[in-house]
This record gives sequence, C-alpha cells and structure tokens, in this order.
Amino acid sequence: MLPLETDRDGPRRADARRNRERVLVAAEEVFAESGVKAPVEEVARRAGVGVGTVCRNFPTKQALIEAVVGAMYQSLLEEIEVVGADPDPARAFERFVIGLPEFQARHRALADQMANENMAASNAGPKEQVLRAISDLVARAQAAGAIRADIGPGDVSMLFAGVAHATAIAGELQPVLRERFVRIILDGLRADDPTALPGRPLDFAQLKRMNQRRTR
Amino acid sequence: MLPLETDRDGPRRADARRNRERVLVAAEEVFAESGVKAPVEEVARRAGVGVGTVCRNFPTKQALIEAVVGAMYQSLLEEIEVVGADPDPARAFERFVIGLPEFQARHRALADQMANENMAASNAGPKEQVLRAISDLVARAQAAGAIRADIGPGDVSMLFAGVAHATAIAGELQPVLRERFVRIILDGLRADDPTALPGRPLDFAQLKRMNQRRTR
DNA sequence: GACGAAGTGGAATATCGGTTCCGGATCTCC
DNA sequence: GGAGATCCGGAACCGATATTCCACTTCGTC
Repeated sequence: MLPLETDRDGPRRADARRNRERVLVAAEEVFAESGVKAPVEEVARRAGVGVGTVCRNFPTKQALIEAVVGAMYQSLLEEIEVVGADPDPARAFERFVIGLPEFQARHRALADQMANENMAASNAGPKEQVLRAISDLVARAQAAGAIRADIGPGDVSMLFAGVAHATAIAGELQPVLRERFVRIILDGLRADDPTALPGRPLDFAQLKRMNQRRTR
Repeated sequence: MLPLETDRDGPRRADARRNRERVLVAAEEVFAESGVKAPVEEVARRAGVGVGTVCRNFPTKQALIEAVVGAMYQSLLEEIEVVGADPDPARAFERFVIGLPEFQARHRALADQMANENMAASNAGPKEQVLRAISDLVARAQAAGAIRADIGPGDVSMLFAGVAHATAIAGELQPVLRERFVRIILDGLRADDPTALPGRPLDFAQLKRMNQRRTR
C-alpha cells in the first residue's frame, strides 16, 4: 500500500508485487464476509491466484491475518483522526463510539482478532497509535464532563466491541440495532448520577496483560 | 436426568445410560473450558469412555452440542425462576441482568451457540420457557417504571450477551469487568431522561427470524 | 452359569484445510 | 530475443478431527 513495502517484504518482480496486493485485498473481503476461519483457498480463488502464491507471500495463515489486521488498524486510525478533529470533545467521543462498532462489523476479522488472540507482539506501530488516539478521546470527553470519570479507555473499547459482536448476526437490522445499543450505553456513560462501579478504570495496559496471560 | 429420558433417547441397559450421562457431564465441562471447538475425543477421554460410545449416543457432534445446550437452558430457567420470584420488579430485573452474563460465561458453549447458529428448530421446549420468562421480567420492570419503555426483551438479551462475549477474555478480572459493564448498561436502561432510540423494540420473534435468515 | 442381546473401545476411514513442492510459465536484464 | 532468475498454479502431502465399523466385553435374564 505504501512505497516502503518494497523494503521489508515486497517481492522483486512487478507482477509478483501486484499479486501480493490482490491477495491482501481479497483476504480483507473474505475475512470480512466469513471471518478468519475462511479457508485460504477461498482467498486465493477471490484473488484469482493459486494457493501457492498466497502461501509464498504469507508463509502462514496467521501471517496473512496479521497483515490484514495491520492494514485495518491503519484505516481505523484514519477514521479516528477524522472524528478526533471535532472541536467538541463530547461530540467527538460520540461520533467515535458510533463509528467503532460499525467499523468492527465491516471488518469482522479485526473483531475476531481483538477478541481472540495475542496480537500483542505483532503490529506494534499502527495499533499503538490507535490505542493512544482512543485514550485521548476518552480523556478529553471526561475532562469536558461529557462522560463519567470512573471508566477507562479499555472499558470503552470492550463495551463497544461487545456491541459489534452481538449485532453481527443481525442481517439488515444490524445498523439500527447497533445504534440502539450504542445510544443506550452512551446514556449509561453520561455523568449525571451514576451508580458506583466496582473495580478500577480499565486501561489498555491491563487489557494487554490480560491477552498475554490468556495465550500463555 | 429425568425418568422420561428412557422414552425418548435413553439406552436400554443401565450401564449404557450411566455412560450417556457421564458423556453429557464431560461435554458440558469440556465445552465450558475450551468452547465447542474442543475435539470429541477430549470429551470421550474426560468421560472415561471411547469415542465410539460418544458417537453412538450422539450420532453427530452437533447433536451432542444441542443436548448440552438443552441441559443448560434447563438450568438457566431455574436460575431465572429464582430471581423472578423477587417481588420487586426492578430488583428482579437487575438480579437477572447481573446473572445472565455470568451464566453465559460459565457455560461458554451456550454463548457460542447463541451467537453462531440456528438453534431455532431444536430445543423448542426449555428455550421457549426461558424466552417467555425473560420477556416477563422485562415487561414487569417496564410496568414498574424501572427501565425505559422503548426496548424489548431481544434488546436486553443481545446487549448482555455482548457483555458476556466481550469479557470472556478477561481472566481473573472477568467478574469485576462484567459487573462494571452491567452497571453501566443498567444506568443506560433506566428511564430518567433517555435519548430517543431509532427503530422499534426488539422482541424474540424478530431475533429468531434473524437467525433463520442467517443460516439459510 | 450360560446364552444372546446390547454396548464398548479404539483402530480404520473420510474429510477438510494448511503447507510444501516442482514442472512450467513469465518477467527482467543484457 | 535469449538466458536465467523469479514466480505461478495446483496437485500432493500432512495433520487434525469427525464418523464408522467390528471383534470383543458386559449385562440381563433364564
């Protein structure tokens, strides 16, 4: 996607590089439709190449998934930067939490990945930026008094990841349901007169630690 | 579990019936620990029988899963009846929504199943009872003014299923996080001065229709 | 206790999906 | 345009897992 690619992992020949790109695009589509459990062969068919080509560019299925997830973090980051530019912190936060489950629904592979695996070691770059951006958004909204103070960015992303997952089965009702649920949770996050929460606000460091523990 | 079993699906010999029961128990444990993707052989080992025995009693893995799910609906029903006996509708509802994600976390197979598959055709009996009980709980809470009127029982169960799924990865923090999220959503469900929701309240009939569409 | 029916264990089979391999096609550079 | 490196397709391989099958054991009954 970027010219830098040639440095790290680009094949030497022009047609090969084209194929690699087509595989990546196909994989994003297939994983979005059928989840990461979709067979590699399906990706190959969609890309119009043989399985051998897929496996040469991405030596293992896990590597393919991580490449796709990396690209998605990149595009998520762009979306966040757009809503983050909103000068009103409350509205920026609201636009973000409406967009997040929609994004996760659009790229189911990311949601599956976030729910299931380590992903801690890999993709340090774009992922870290996304997490920082989310933390900022939450902190700004809290500073503005738009949402209660006793939650952390980890709470927010887990809550809305749950919405994305729950609504995933919902056919054409999906967008409406997603918005219903987001609105309800937003009401719950407003500062008015909340019931006290047990535990401490959840930040991403703790969330990461949980994932590491789990995969060990 | 009941004497009726001999009619429908019980083997004729006493030891065989014992084995069937042990398989069911083992399957519940194994699925809870490792999800429904756990190999049948693992279930057999845990039950102390051969795979042949498992497959004779439950001709297909799907059948085994459904049997386990059926048993879990039964026990969920019992829990609901306990909290439903609370004379205060608001407190009954609250106890229910705190218990639901906990229950789903305890029996991950059920959550997987609820999220993934049809389950519409099978297990008509106990499932229908559970759904009716949930609808009652929601309606009573709404009649008492404890929660907003513009949501349906389907909204409630999807929201809290989402919590169960999102918190599934959370190791020892799981119970705390679950309660945090449930409290937040409960705040959002209270009637005070809610933002208007798009769409209509979701009931179980619509939810079922969604599942059917999806598997077709 | 002995006989037949019912049930058992686990090896064999079938299937599916990821990975490897290689003969042949394609590109790049001279 | 040809030589040689690079890359391609997809068949073959492999491991994992569900399902089937049958020689052997156990149960229930007389």
